[in-house]
Amino acid sequence: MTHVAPDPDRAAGSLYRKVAADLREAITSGSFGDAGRLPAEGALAEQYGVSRGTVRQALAMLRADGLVTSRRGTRRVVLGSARVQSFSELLSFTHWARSMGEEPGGRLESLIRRPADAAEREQLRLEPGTDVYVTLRLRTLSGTPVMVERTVYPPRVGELVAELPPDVVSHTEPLREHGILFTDADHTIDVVAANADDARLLGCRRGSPLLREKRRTTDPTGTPVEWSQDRYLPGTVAFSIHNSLASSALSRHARDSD
Amino acid sequence: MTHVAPDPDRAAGSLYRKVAADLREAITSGSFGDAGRLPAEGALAEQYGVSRGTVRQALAMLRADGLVTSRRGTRRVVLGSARVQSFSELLSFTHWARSMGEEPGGRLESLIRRPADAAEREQLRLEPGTDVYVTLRLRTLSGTPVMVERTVYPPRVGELVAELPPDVVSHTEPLREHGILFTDADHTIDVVAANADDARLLGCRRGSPLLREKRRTTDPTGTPVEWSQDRYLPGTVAFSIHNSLASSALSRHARDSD
DNA sequence: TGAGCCAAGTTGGCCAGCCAACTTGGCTGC
DNA sequence: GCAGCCAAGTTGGCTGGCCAACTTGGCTCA
Repeated sequence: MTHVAPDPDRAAGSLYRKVAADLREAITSGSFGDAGRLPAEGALAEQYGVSRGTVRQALAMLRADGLVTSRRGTRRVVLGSARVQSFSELLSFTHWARSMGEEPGGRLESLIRRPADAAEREQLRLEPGTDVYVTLRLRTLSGTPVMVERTVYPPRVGELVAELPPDVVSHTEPLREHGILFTDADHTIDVVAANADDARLLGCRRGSPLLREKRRTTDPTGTPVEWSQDRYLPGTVAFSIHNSLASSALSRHARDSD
Repeated sequence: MTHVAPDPDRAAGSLYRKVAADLREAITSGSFGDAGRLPAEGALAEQYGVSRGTVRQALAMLRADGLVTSRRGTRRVVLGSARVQSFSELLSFTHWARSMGEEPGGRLESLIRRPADAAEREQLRLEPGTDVYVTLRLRTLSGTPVMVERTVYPPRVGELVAELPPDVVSHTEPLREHGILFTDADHTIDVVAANADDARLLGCRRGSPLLREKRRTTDPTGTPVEWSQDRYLPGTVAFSIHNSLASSALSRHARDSD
């Protein structure tokens, strides 16, 4: 399955996204040279037939993605070519795998319903006594295991997940059909030792290091919809971030608890 | 040393940064409740005596930091309290440590000058035959080793680094005095096994897992000023990121090379 | 030749206004 | 009581304009 991804920017209706998508493509294809300069904002505005404000909105996206610099007094400079963008590739293992041309797989190991503990109530903002749904899934790329995923869902979401067939590849896609939207996420990345389950599922030794990503996802209203902990075999994945003085989105912090 | 950090937002002269800083403080102090709603943009504009556009610019910062949601038709909702922001805390081990109230330390293990290899020329965009300066430093928090830092500098920067006393704590601060600015960085995070040097310096066993951050930093003109590889002892640090459909800044990618 | 000034070009920032898309709560009518 | 409509409120998006801060390259003048 080739899965040609439609450009999410161009799909959206707003002008500045179209301009941004077009510029991103031009940059990636090398139209401005490697460390070349972009046309002036005014020139781009005239070229696209939009106002300078709209061009600036588009350029702000590219700056946040690390594609161009920007400083007062001189034209913007191309920093580098496009890396994988698209928010969904970060949230969904399935989307990510497909965007690389790999075949994602998933096997549900267990799904239980039980009362939420204190940490889970805190993360998912639930009242005491509320139940949560807990899943354990093994994720594969082209058949080889790469990741163990432990996810805690609030009832509203968990009920839908429990209805899904155990061999369904993507969870986020059917959930979106039911009106569960994933729009914001907080990620924490560190190293952890494999426990007995991890070792059995991933085929590594107990205690061997895994790259861990903890993730709390919320919907547009700010309601938590998922609290997940993914453990990757080393060498299968890395996380990459761009940040700049103009707009940062990453922070390094001390590890204080689990 | 207590090192009371001045608020970088408020220090900057622009109105929207002041508004953002004020709102950030109000959110963190709980003025709007936990999952409370913010005042409307128009109300904030009137309150601060600025235009709605300026308020929107401020709110865009908070949205990018994951402090508030935003969707059309309804007021913004508070997502969570402020985590450590400030771009410099990410770039500079020293700033980061001080912001946590820890005492950062550093010991230069080696500094050599030699011709750049192919990978280094590529990363630092240097001509063949150019020399680079390579440093190996052990970083400590309150005396205990936490990280080994290997940095490759282009000549312009390396010459300045070579002049610094070997026990200087911060590199970025004196470099800034000489007009070397760090404004953009690409980070890649994964797991790696400790080599002999790592083990000796950090006091761990050879082959034991370390959290690795590779970082390429550029100045405002887009010129690379640093290519660094930091290796942290597990349990001393974690990386956290927020992203959203509105503005993402992180991408997960397959590991293909070193 | 070289240092310094200067003007043109460019981005950062701010304002005022307008309309569209969407959410929410209340009201109407069955 | 309940479903559906509707209007008010709110954010998203876009325009046009203005000035300030800064960079750059060329020109002037010693």
